[in-house]
Amino acid sequence: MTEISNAEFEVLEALWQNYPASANDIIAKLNESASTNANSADDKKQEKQWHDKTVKTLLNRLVKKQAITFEKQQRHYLYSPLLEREAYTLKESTSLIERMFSGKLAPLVAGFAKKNDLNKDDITALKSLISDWEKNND
Amino acid sequence: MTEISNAEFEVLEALWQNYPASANDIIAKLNESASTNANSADDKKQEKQWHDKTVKTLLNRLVKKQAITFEKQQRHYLYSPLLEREAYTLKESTSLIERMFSGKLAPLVAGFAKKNDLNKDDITALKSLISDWEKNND
DNA sequence: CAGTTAAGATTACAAATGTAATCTTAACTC
DNA sequence: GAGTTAAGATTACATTTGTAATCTTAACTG
Repeated sequence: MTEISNAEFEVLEALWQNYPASANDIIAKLNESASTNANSADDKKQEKQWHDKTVKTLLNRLVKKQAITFEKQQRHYLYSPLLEREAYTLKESTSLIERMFSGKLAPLVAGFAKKNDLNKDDITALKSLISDWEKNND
Repeated sequence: MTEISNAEFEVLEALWQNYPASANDIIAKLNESASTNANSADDKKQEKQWHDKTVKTLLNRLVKKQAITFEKQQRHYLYSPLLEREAYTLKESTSLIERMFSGKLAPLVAGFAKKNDLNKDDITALKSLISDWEKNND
């Protein structure tokens, strides 16, 4: 139930993408994105390097917070999430919308519309969501 | 530029709602919501009581972080935000969407659609935003 | 089996955060 | 003008967080 910190979330994210996973799997996944867009001139998003000790600490904290679990496999552990990604992101989204937009979704979207220029794809996706909703709620 | 913490945000929120404001104004505003829905049987959201020392500390930190400023008025200060609410909420929204939805808005909305049952008002508001967008981008 | 590894456990430590209490001092009260 | 207030400044202190280094010990190696 405790809060999950930003750094913990990134580790959890790596785990969600592929589990069960050993600590090394997770560390590798966290550090791999760098290779994807490696030595390209525009290394604008200088990928951070995760130190294995750091990741281990975060895994430990996530276990304590009951966000993940593990099963012993000879010398090492295989970790798995206990928390569902969807549930977690919904909770966080709801919390942000609650705190800054009185619980209403539209103002958030409006802010995006106003500055962050939504693109055609976003609009298409939103329309599709709306028509689905109307199909089920009318 | 530094990050604004949750508690700091609540203080800033009170200030956005009415400024310039003295520390006491702000403290009063923070504590007033309780009175609104006071002695009603369903005090589900037990409003927290803000201690004046706490608020003063947070005001100080906000000044240091350059999120607010003040002008001396005889014995006390009159605070005002330096940060615009809209800019701040957009930044936070963008950051959350970036971190948990690969920067795409639709998945956030989809999460809401799926569990948090959007209501008719939300849908109406979204449709209106979409048609505005289409008016300007086509 | 003794020595070396390497996984996870434990400990470390500065910065940020929530939450105040104490200190200073200018301003109001008599 | 001397004493008391009260506003803001400074200090406090436990937790959480980011970021590791060190410790233990079970497992591999020769």
